[in-house]
Amino acid sequence: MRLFNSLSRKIEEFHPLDPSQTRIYSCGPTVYNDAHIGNLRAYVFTDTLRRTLNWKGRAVQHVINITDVGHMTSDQDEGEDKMELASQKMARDIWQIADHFTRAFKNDLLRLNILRPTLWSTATDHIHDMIAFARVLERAGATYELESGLYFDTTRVPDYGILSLTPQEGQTEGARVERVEGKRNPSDFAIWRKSSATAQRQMEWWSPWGPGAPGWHLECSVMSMKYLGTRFDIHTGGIDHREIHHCNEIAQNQAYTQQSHSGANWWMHNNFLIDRTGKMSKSKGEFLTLSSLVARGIHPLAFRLFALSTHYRSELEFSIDTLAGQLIRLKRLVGAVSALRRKVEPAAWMRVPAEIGFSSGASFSWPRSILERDLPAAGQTLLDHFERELIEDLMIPRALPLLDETLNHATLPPEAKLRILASMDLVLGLKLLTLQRSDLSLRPERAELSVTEVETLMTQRQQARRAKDFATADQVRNRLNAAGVELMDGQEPAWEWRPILE
RNA sequence: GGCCGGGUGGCGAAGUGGUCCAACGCAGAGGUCUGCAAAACCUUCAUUCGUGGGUUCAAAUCCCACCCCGGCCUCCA
Repeated sequence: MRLFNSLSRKIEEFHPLDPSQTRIYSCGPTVYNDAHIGNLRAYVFTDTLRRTLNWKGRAVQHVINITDVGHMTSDQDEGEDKMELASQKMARDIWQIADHFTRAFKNDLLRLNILRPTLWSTATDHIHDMIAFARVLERAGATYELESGLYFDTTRVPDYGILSLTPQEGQTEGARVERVEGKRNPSDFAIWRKSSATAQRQMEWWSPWGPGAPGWHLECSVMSMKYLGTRFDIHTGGIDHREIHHCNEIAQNQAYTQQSHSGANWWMHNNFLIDRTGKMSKSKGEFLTLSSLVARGIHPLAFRLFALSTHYRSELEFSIDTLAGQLIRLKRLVGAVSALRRKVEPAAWMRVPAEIGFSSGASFSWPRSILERDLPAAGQTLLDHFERELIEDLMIPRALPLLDETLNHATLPPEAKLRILASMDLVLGLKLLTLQRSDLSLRPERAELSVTEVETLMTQRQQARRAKDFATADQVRNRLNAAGVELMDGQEPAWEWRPILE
């Protein structure tokens, strides 16, 4: 299997350090707000990576962190932090804020059918680990203390910034954030931020440098090492982390281990989901969440399919129409699978798609062996092709058409098609075999009719049709159409909600 | 300002020298089915790859210039 490595900016043959288990660390969210759909793209990517490794027979140890320590808010209000700000806005304790948005985040992942990591690791559970780590950095002479905190001296490690390809001379200190007085080098960053004498933070801890909070980059070095060791296989994150956050993490790792190795063999970054006005940004205020899509009647898995339709290293242009198109596509896929199911007797293998959700990182060898047992040669060919796309840096956009190829195959028996699709879906996570078309029709929050009202009108229309009173039947249909309901006479389901796209 | 990445049909998006003179999905068009409509299914849909030059037997794919877009420059997936 070949994966793009941001360290070399090349696709390289992947070999895990430990053949029995691949160790992955994924940078998680800061939980001061709902995740926007751009954030969520990162976890669809991570999940696809993990599922692909599992599909290829590798077990994974996957850690995702939760950043529940607030960091600075924005260019404007230096000194405030996002967690504190959210706390004030919502008039709630900062710990409640963290808890609330952590739950919301995990719920989003659940709705997107993102497999849970082997371990969730939360920053505030590791403050003392961070202090211990920082002291090692201090003893190694990699830090210096200022009025505002303990800083990392980036000249103390070899090749600082290799990940970014950005020459230090090109950096303009303070281009976006106010400069810190006394820093030795523009690229130096905070290891520990001291609380100001005047304002106590809700979240602060006593440390060798006084009360304060850890620098943002520290937690990832500390938690990845704690659970995955000083060397592990893959570290993932959004592309915005490539230039700063991950460079700083690497610097910390190097200073801590006294080695030039970055810590992870592979650094992988997903590109942004963008809209016409630029990247989706939490700090700019308005942004789309998964819940806001659901409120419009768009199923979360339509977003998953949307995210899968583009290679993870390409920018993905957001449009609600394209998203709605993916919902249609998903409905057609699910409908086609249901049609096949009606031709096939229930069988033991059908339990597999639902049971995969229990996985916390195990290889998919067992489920695949059940699904792919004694497939006809044509079926094996399709899966071979599927695999060729996966192992070339996760070419999911090229793998997706194989779903249609399988469904439309001229000679494969229905049961074989279903098992092939089930195996592919172990990677794609679209719930193709467990979902009904009706599951994908969500009532928009703003819909003017209730389900009961729709059902009543549907009955009226059917009675009118049976009585050949087509004027009444059409009248009811128009009424339903106007209320955002699509009719599909003689189908199962007989009607669906139309998503709201304006 | 510095650095990185990108501009492919109405939209999203594969493809980075010939076996693809451009996959796939959505939309559109025609058809089957249907009281009508929808759903479903079938067929169809870029002589062209931001613009202008160049290299080559051969370029969307390489080179140069220009235009436009996105990212990073210590909050961000």
